[in-house]
Amino acid sequence: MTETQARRSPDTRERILDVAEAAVLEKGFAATSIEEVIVAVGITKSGFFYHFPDKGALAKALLQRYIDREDVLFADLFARADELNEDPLHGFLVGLKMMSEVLSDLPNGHPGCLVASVCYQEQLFNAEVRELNRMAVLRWRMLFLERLQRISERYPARIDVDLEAMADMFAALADGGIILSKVLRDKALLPRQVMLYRDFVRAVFLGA
Amino acid sequence: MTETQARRSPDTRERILDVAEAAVLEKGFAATSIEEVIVAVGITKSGFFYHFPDKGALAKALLQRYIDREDVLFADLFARADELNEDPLHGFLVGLKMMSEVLSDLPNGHPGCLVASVCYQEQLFNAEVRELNRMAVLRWRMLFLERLQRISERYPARIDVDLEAMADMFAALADGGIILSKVLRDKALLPRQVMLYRDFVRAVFLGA
DNA sequence: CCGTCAACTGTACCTGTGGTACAGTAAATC
DNA sequence: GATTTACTGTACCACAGGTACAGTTGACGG
Repeated sequence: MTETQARRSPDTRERILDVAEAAVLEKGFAATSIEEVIVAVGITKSGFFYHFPDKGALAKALLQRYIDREDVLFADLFARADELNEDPLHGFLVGLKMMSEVLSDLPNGHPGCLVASVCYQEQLFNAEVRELNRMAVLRWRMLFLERLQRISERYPARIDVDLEAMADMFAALADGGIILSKVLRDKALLPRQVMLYRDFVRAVFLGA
Repeated sequence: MTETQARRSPDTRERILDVAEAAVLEKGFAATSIEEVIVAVGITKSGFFYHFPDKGALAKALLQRYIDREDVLFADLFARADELNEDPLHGFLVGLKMMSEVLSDLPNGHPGCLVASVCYQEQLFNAEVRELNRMAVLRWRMLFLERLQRISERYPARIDVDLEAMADMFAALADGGIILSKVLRDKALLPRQVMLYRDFVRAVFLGA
């Protein structure tokens, strides 16, 4: 009835994903060998291939888990912000502030974005993974677009901007900010970009 | 006296870079094999390793050439914009417009950013390549920061923003925009983000 | 208590890719 | 004519990503 699947060790599959995720975010997917993963997890190659048919399936599972977690994070964060604030604009602004704090409080800097990572690896032209990625980005667009539209109903935009582009802007800035943070090794860069986005949102709906 | 180095075929090294760049931007560095490159160029493996000690050196050369070209593109574009306009703000705004047009006019969409590509591949922790990347990003920061500072002297900012963050914002938006464009397969997304950045700049220095 | 099944281990083997080593060669240059 | 540059050709190696498949062990259901 209950899914008690733990035989030798609890959730080997999940532990593979944990180890692999850390390695991929640190040095990229291609540079992460199955060998090092199985050594760290303490299983054999056969054990790995029992859980994943090939390395591509690992990438897919990694991405899926990452996207699911991000979706929950986004939803939770804005839900909390909304609780604290009735007004859609101020709720959004509080949410962005919280987002900035979450991103700056991560221990060793932000982990990096698996969506971007997979995008820039060879997995881009794997149709399944590409579609997973696409859907995630479209969900983020909708999440932000809905909020921006609700805001614009109450606060007519003072600057004529494309709200869809503005919704995408957050994801673009986050992914780009992660890249710049990595390249410059400056943890503060990413949260600062989020705060700049917040400044822009405020300027659009409240003016200077 | 003159550098006539063309023996069999003109600039084999350059042709290797051309083929490799196209392949890397299409499917990533790891997925681009030396084999396919040499077949396309029409040389042997020995020929390849005559020009590059290893695949890492190819990555470095690729990145170097890409950065040099981008630097020239940026400089040319803003120089032209400045010629057309005395005012620093309007020169910058015209330059951004031109940038947006350049990015949307690329035949098969934008090529993708090699800086980001290399950042997300295993080459990130190769010290030499990492430093090359870092210096390029810092140059872009300075280029934009100088302009923003010159603008702010004549147009006091109406919104209290961090000019350095705003300088970085362009690079972040470009890299992030490329990722989103790739994932959503929407060519128009990147130029639209550049135009949004332009809207932001105008809002900061001119108000709504 | 016995059989089945999930979750592995162990061994062997194959392929492709990156890379090394080095000898030879054609054409330009001195 | 000698040297240098820009390669070709052959041979070989290591390692990562698999494939194939037989065997093992612990939990669960009957």
